[in-house]
Amino acid sequence: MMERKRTDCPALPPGWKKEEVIRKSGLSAGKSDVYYYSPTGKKFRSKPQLSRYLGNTVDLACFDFRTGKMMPGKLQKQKQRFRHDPLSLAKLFWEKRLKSLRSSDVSEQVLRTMDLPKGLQAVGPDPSHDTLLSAIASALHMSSTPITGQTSVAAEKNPAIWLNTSQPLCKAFTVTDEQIRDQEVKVSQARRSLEEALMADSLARAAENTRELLEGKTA
Amino acid sequence: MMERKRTDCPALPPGWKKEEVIRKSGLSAGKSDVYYYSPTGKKFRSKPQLSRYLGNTVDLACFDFRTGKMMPGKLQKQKQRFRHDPLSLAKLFWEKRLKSLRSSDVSEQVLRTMDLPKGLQAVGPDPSHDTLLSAIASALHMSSTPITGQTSVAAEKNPAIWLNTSQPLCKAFTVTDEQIRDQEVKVSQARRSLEEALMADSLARAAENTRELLEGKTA
DNA sequence: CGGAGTGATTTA
DNA sequence: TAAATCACTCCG
Repeated sequence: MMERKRTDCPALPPGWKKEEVIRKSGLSAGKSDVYYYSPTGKKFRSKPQLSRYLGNTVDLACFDFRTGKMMPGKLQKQKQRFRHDPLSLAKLFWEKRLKSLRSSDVSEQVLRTMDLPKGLQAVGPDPSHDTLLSAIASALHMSSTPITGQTSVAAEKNPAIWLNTSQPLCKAFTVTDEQIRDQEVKVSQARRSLEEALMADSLARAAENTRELLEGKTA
Repeated sequence: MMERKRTDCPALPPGWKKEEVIRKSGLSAGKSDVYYYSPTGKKFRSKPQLSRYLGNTVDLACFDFRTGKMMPGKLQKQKQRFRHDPLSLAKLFWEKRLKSLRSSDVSEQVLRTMDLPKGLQAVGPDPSHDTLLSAIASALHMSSTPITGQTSVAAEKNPAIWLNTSQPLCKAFTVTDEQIRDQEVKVSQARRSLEEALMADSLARAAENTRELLEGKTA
């Protein structure tokens, strides 16, 4: 209920306020709506509406309605990701841990065949199950719904974490566009494979369990 | 008004309709979007989404989404995988790993916020914390990109999936649309929380270990 | 908050 | 580069 705080918006003339309201239920729960209020209290729900009201007194070409800030560079909205940002570096790091993943009928054997690069093994956290799981889970999540998903949320909310993590990694790699693209593809593929595997197996198990249940009843 | 006609689609089961809408403005004006409607009226905006919903009941491998016809020459997407291929085996591995996931106070809270009906919890094969966590983790992964939103399984009530997986659970409940909807929201929220928690934690660990390593070297 | 309509990004 | 998929805006 206190979520209705109206904050000043430096990108707009004095007196204009910005408000962000989180959706609480429904299909879009968790998403948010952004509103602006003129000095006189009039509410604006979209950039076109705002633009019409301000006319040519303010140039909103670079104004990002959602963040409330002026975006340099493009005259339009551009969710530009660039190559040396923390996200790309973090992806590179996790991809290193993922890339030699092998399948096996024995889980422990798989663990051995992961064959993490020595340097990264040493740098990374302890080799325990929990840490491995966290690493994989993070990588999977990072590679999904690329920009607007959990990735951007976490990154924007925890800049300190990203900066710390990527700092030491920066020294180890010279990252080219081509490399980053390759890494992203690999991560994406690895993620899809895991997803499909998870799905297929759980369905197979479910079917099997169901069959057993039925057989038990009729036996 | 412009009647956008929904035409029957012989390549799909009876009752399914196809619609083509021309974009009338913007940069992509003139391009068209193709939608399908299930017999119940649900709208589908892409082949993956359609495929998810129909599951194994219809093989869309040769289905051309844009034209709505089967194209025998064009095999593209592979969907069905079984437990003896590398992917399924990899899945078994990760399931093992998932089972050992221990929850911090963060993940504990995530679980609690899911607020599963008690009846459902008891009905499950294994009421242990580990199994519950595994199920949740699996669901999270299964629900992402290829499956579209995590809500897709429940939201679209994919017949193939639910028939197998929820067989034992279905008997205990009369599931209404409203209940499914509520559940979707909770899963959605829990997923976001888990994503953020996992990412923040694993990155924090990486940063910490790296720092310690560097300090050791310079000491 | 929903969802049609359109932009943005990814895939082939 | 276009086509396909996905994400988001904007207004009801």
